[in-house]
Amino acid sequence: MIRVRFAPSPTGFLHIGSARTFIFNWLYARRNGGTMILRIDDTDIERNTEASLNSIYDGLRWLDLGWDEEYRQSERLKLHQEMAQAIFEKDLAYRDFTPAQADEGERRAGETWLFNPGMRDLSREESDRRAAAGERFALRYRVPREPVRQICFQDAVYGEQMKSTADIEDFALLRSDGMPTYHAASCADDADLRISHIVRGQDHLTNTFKHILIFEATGAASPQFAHLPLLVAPDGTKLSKRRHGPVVSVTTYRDAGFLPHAFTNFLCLLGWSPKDDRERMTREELTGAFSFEGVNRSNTTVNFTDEDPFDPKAVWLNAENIRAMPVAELAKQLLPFVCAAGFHAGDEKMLQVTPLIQERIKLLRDVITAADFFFVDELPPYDAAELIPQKGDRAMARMVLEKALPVLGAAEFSHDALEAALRQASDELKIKAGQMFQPIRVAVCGRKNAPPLFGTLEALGKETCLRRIQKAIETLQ
RNA sequence: GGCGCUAUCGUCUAACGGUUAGGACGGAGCCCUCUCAAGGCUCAAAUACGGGUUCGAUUCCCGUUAGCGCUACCA
Repeated sequence: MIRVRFAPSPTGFLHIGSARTFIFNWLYARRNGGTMILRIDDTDIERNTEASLNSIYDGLRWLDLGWDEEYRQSERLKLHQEMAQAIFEKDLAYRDFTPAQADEGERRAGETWLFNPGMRDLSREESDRRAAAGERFALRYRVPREPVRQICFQDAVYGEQMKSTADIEDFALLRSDGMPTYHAASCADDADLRISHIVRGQDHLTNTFKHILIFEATGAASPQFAHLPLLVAPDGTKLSKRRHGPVVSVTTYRDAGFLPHAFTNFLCLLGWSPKDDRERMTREELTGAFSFEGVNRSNTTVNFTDEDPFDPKAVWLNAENIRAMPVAELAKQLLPFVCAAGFHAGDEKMLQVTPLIQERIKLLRDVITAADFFFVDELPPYDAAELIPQKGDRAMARMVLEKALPVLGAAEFSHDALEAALRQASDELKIKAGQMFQPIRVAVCGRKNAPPLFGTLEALGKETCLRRIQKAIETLQ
């Protein structure tokens, strides 16, 4: 029975590295008919915030993958404390009365710290007496010292792992306020929730030895482990909001108009490969292809810059997905971005405009810059020189626009009829078709680079086109 | 400092002893073309360094270097 969990701590927005961990867990569960569990690791009351909890839910819901069970660690404190107590009763943990502050001062950087002197071998009687007297203590795991042991496990990604207990310090299980540490809470829950596979970031690889010691002390069988390579910034450092800004937050991608699936697809390609040349994959393909064999062991760079905050490959995948969408679906997705920009548009208008920009936008929000002229009454000011066609002059621009007025006035406003009419007009003027089209394009769009002309005219409608051309003629005076 | 992990084009990666070291993104060029895109074709671009093992190393071993992680009563 496969059971995996994603266990974020709500101390910040949902990080893209966390999102990838979630996705890999999800893929593994779905691939093998397992159960996906969301566990909020909120034992650090000091740093938990409601805002980050919401950010996590927002991000996960946007990803649209879902989960089967959900738990909150803060509601399970008793379980964690009981586990710690049980380990203490077995004498595999001890009370450390060393004041927390003193810790830092006593530990010299550059020296290996294993435990505080004197505390490990305090007699149970004295320990009980001091505890009863109200002295504060942390509960520490009594890591085997003599003889030293090798702690081993098989990582599904990193292979055989081994570490000597001589290199593992007596880590805390309970803080002096009685609250469980991450290690205690995490292991107690993993055991209680019968997690079969722990899939998490490689930053936990060396913690795993401690966790194995905990499982051992409780008598629970260790789950299988799979550690994932870390996501790093182009400067090689771990992604962090402080250093790298909003690019590390999932909601940034959502707000920019990434499609959830394109983003998921991109994240999957970071540190994992299906081992063939497939890159753009559906959710079903990803699920079918996923395995820990395909996971890489080295850190993965997310390729962004100050100028371009998004990895070009993510943008490309998004554009590919946008192009593959049914027009009606894309139109629906685009509408909120148009409205948010303050434009007025309805479903019908969107359905007309969408095919014209579908292969010209990479992110949903690009609709604002690619199709703005469809949604305004008055075009923003533009340079009249733009109206002048290639190898032409002002006079040619005027001639074209003045010819366009009656031609378009008489034309049926459909793609083919407009093309026929305008091509014939260019013949009559003895100029190239391109020289005919450009002044009109700039007159109705306000810029040189725009969607194909005939469809654009059609979507704009006769009245708007004639009005804008008239206006352009005036600016040419 | 100690312990651990990692090292193929700029980036993501494939090649689990024998390949002209493959693909993708991005870049450059050409074609198509009413502009912009999209699409098609082409090009440039990598095995960190030094030793082994082997008939033969990107691949296995050792060392060096570099990067990252852990080394909290954070998670």
